[in-house]
Amino acid sequence: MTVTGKPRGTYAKTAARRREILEAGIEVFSSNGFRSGSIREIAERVGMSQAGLLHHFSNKNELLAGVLELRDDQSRTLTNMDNPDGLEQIRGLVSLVEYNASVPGLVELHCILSAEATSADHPAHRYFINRYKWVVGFTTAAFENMRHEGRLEVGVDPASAARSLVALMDGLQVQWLLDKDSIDMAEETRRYVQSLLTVPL
Amino acid sequence: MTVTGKPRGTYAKTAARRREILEAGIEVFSSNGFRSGSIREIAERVGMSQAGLLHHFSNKNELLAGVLELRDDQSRTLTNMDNPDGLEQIRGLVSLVEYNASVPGLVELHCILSAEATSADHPAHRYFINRYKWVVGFTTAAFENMRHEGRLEVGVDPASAARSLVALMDGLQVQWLLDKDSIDMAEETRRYVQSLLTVPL
DNA sequence: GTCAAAACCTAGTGGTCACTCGCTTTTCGT
DNA sequence: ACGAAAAGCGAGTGACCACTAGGTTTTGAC
Repeated sequence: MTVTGKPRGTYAKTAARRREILEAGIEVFSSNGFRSGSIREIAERVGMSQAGLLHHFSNKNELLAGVLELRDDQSRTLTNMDNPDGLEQIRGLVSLVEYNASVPGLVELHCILSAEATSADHPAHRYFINRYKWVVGFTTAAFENMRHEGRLEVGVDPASAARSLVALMDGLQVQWLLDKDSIDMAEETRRYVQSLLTVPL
Repeated sequence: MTVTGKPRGTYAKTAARRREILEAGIEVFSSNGFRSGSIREIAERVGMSQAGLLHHFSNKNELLAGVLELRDDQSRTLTNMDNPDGLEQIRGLVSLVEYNASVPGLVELHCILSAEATSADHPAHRYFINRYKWVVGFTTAAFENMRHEGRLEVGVDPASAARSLVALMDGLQVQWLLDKDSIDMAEETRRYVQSLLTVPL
């Protein structure tokens, strides 16, 4: 009867603090991977103690989940996946590649985490399986749309083209990260996509 | 005068032991990467102590160098890069992809190490920069050979095609490692290469 | 068979890791 | 301005890390 125990929410600055932590997490996991990246280093970057950070994310896996979620939010706002036009969707992918070339940190994060997560016991293993399923599925649908409109070169299989396009985008990132002057990711992507189409990109 | 100090070489079984260690190293670095893979686990796999292992490789970086060298030897014997015929060289690359599908451990090793090594302070950073320079260069030369013989589709730039082919091969590996049934690496590779050629692969 | 070097081991060293405990400080609804 | 919860901290804990010191065992040329 007396109880109630009103739980009270987080404070005003808390959201910004969590955001700071996640962005530092992106930086640290980018250059060291998840397994070797340390909570302590992330905490230092936002100027707080390790224990203080763990008040916001109760363990390292939870922090990783937060980082992946933040990255997803960011790239989702960039591509216009809502557009039902296949060509526009593909153009969205290409402009995503263009954008990526301006945020090496995010590219590095994706590269190293996706490689680490191929191990079945990695905490992000299922995340990346689902993510690739989604991206390849989305791209396949875009190519299928284009085929119906005769905008796809004959003999091009939408699913295969989608898998290859995604693979190309990933592979270009490694070469680019190793030597940024050696390669123009967007240019190579455009070239490949154009070779599949009957209409100009 | 008395001296001489004959240094005496390694024992008969030493070479085999070193080889065992390197193969265990491939396994461990494959699933954990270099930074998180531990010498101790490698030593356990060959049934010896950590200190015993360090008698053969005096530190972790040296062990990594040995692992990379072994992998290079193995894949070098598989492709016939000596063949001066461009088409045969490209066929060699495709058959390398076919072979890779039978050794997921080596594929995982390449994936995770190349991603880790994009960091400038990684001990294999320079190794991977040079390796990509070499592979892309080799592939470019193969395409150039083919162009002189009219076996390259018009409008195909050898250097660009080489960068893209290597990228495609790398990117396919990630998708394949995450879900081996989702993708046929060799088939996708063949499709892409064929689209560049005027002759059948 | 001798004996020195190679091979290998136990037992450390100092460091870092993720995470916990109990405490102080800050926030903010009342 | 009170008080309870949120935010944050210092000091741990136990596990693991790469690597070393100094010893014992094994090998193999003589």
